[in-house]
Amino acid sequence: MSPMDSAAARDRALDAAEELYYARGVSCVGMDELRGTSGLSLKRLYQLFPAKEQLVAAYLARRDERWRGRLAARVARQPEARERIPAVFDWLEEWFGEPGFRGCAWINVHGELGATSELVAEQVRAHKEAFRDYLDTLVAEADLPAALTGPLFLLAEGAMVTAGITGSTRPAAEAREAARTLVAAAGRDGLSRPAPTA
Amino acid sequence: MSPMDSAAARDRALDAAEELYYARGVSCVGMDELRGTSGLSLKRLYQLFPAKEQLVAAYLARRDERWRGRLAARVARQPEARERIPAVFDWLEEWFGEPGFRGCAWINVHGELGATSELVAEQVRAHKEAFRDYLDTLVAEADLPAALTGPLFLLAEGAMVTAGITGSTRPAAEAREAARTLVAAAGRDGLSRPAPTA
DNA sequence: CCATCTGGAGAACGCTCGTTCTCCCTTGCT
DNA sequence: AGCAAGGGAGAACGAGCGTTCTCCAGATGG
Repeated sequence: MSPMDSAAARDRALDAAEELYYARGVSCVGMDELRGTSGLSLKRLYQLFPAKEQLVAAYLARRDERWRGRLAARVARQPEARERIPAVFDWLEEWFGEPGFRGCAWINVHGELGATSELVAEQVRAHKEAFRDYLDTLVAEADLPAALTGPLFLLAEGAMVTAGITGSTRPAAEAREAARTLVAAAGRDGLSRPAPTA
Repeated sequence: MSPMDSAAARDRALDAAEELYYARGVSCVGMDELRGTSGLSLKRLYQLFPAKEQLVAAYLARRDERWRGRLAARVARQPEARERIPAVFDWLEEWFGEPGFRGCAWINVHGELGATSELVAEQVRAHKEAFRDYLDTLVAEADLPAALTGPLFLLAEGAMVTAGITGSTRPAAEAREAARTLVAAAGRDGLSRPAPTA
């Protein structure tokens, strides 16, 4: 049990937290169940995270890193800059179809704890801002007007929340088509056009 | 007192539920606090609603009626059929700016209880479906293709969730502009055009 | 080989919750 | 006037929460 194991214990704790909190909501999962799933003792859990709120925040932070990493990796497979924007919605569609998908973890946790825990609310705002910034770089790389970022972000958020409520992957396809239309309309204005298309 | 008071008591209970549940989340508000705010005794509360879950469902049902009523009233002030779609986002913007706005009650409660209470999850799905159906009638009245409903719905949902997280009214304006673009693009196709515009 | 310490298992604590029960006062009927 | 009925106030109850404490097995250093 060298200090190296402390990192492994942290991972186990966060694995259990992610599995249980995402599936059933934070307040439905007690520390006892977390102890059982992680295999860690309550004492160890509390020396890693001094309170449940911090464990929730750490779970959200690690999930944020992984979520944006998976998205970026999937989108980066698309060489054409302007095609990377629809690729965002392709990835959303794959995500919505995964077994156990229950909507956006940050939207859900904001509904649950946003009014109660400022620490959690801040994690949610940070995650959404990072996602929006990422979309913004895609828009810039495609030489499209920056005003496109907002609408694309709203389409993605709407798709996440709707897929979470209805359990369908269809919102991703609808959002992708709408995004294509908006991109085409923005490209049609003389505002910021890349090299001529045809 | 007389049976008439039973309806008044119900209203008081739902008023208190709406005020407290929306502002702070359902699980943060106990029945004791509800008793204090409503002025009703615990006994009366429990004979009106046999369990907290039913009170939550009733609160959501009454709010659904009022919310859609306010939206429809605001939109109906717009005589031009095609202008009624942006009017939806005008109303969202007004709503987002109201004091005490904390996002969409149904999205929030879905994050909080959607995984736990099937009764609540069903209320959320019914509300969102009713909103989508309403948008669909606006699209039909404007002689626009039915495929426009999905994207408009996603823009509205994205605006609600983003306004709830960031506390800004800006998402409504972004969504309205995007909606205008989508409406224009749909009208440009020969699919279903009303009388020529110019 | 013994003293010391670390961490595991889980009991215990204090609190809050949803729900029910007790007690008392009012009220309306005969 | 007297009496059943019902509602108000709030205590009580059992369960579950987050957090802490107790106790003990086993490793470690001299």
